[in-house]
Amino acid sequence: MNPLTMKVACSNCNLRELCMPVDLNAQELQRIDEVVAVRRKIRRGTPLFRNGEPFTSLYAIRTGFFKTCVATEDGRDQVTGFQMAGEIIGLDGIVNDHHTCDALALEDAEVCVMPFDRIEELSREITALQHHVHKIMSREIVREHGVMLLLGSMRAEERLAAFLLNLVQRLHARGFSRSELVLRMTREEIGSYLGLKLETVSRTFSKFVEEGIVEVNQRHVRLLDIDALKRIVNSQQTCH
Amino acid sequence: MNPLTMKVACSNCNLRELCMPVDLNAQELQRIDEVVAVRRKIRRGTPLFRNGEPFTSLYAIRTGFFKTCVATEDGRDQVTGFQMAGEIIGLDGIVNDHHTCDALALEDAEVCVMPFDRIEELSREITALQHHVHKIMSREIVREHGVMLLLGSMRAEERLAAFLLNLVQRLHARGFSRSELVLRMTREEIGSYLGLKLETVSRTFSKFVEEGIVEVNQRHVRLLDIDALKRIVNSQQTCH
DNA sequence: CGCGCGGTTGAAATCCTTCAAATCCTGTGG
DNA sequence: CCACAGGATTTGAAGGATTTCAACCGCGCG
Repeated sequence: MNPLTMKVACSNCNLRELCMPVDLNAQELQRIDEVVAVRRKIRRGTPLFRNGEPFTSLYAIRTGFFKTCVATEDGRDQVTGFQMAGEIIGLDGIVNDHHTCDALALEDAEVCVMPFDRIEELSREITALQHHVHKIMSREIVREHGVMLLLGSMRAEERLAAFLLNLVQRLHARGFSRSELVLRMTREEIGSYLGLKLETVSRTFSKFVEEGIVEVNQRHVRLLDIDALKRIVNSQQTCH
Repeated sequence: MNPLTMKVACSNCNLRELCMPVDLNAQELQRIDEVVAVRRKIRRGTPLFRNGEPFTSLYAIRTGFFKTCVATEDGRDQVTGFQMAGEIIGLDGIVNDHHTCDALALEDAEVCVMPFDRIEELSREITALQHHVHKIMSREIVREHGVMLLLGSMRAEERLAAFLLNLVQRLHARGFSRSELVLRMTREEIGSYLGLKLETVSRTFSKFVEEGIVEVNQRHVRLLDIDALKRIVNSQQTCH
């Protein structure tokens, strides 16, 4: 089959098990293909959607890397997550029919556009899809609980260690190394996500390097001692 | 009608518009009553559910006040939210069929138990219910974005001010005063939610009192200058 | 080749936490 | 009904972690 003419469809997408339910029969699988309206390419640095825009669709990331961020009136903003291939963005828009955050591509990306009314329609018929949608939303809620725990109770080193472990774990699930990664975001964006200033992120990286836990060359990071990172995350530095 | 024998049903629940869709016809409304299996009373200080327990149901709070919290292996924990009448708890359990946080009653409470498989079943038939479930989950995601913003980028005073405003706004939507509230949680629980130590919470309250912004008597709080609180929240204390 | 953004590092300042002690409240048992 | 115990809250003083301000480095791009 000529890959250039290969049908754009979930049924032959290698990321399917990441963004679609797994237990589908052939007929259901075929119907699922109807969910994806089109694919859309997003250039690095440009938005997939912005705060305030009407909500129409969820987006499954095919390639590339995104950040989502919320902002206050007074100009502060907070990165709420980094998303990679197989993950779903746009859930924030459902409640008010408008997006409440920005989604920006950190590298050239491609997403599958899934109109939400079509998702709702199909998931009334395909139980597995319905349940899948629920799980995806619940997963996002649980993920955010984790971030709240991190932001609310961890010190800088713990936050960065948790961040690196989370990132490499997700990359590994996608076939990449379990100990090497290329950061697609700046120190400032990492800092925003972790509730730290960019200088603190940089210093904490340096500290890890000194201790021989990681190797850092710009955006390229190698985790030399994953157990040490894990120990840092659940250290609970109490001295008594 | 004798209130003691009044049927336990959404159709005659005064909180209906808070936890159920509004645009239902009579027949649908009647079917919705099937969603609530039973009501359950929870004594102050006892759990509605705990981390690790199998997930079966969502819970709509009828009366009372809850906190939800997540914990790490090393014993740290983080309050992820405070919930009051009309709000839904349990969404965290959907993704893995097990709860991933604790829900504790902060005062004697009563909840409507809504088995999730029944919710899924009915929402395949009643579009409004389906959409409502999606909105509730999306709303929770958006709420958590707000908490992340608070935890990641606000100083102590801003956090407490935002907390008080949020609480009083939700209480007001339930018919309570727009400027007076009784805290159902300890300073420590507030601190956990806001990523602060209890002493910091206490000190910040004292500061607000000194400045004449609020009046505090133990758990009883009166907001004297709501605009000042709002100004504190979006102050973005930069000096240049 | 130089500009500029992203990153690193140092020193001082700030905010929050920690530790400690006193006080206030609440619920319980006599 | 009162006394008491224990938890909750407040407040002070000292310490620590992160931020702020500032300077410098270095890689990539025009």
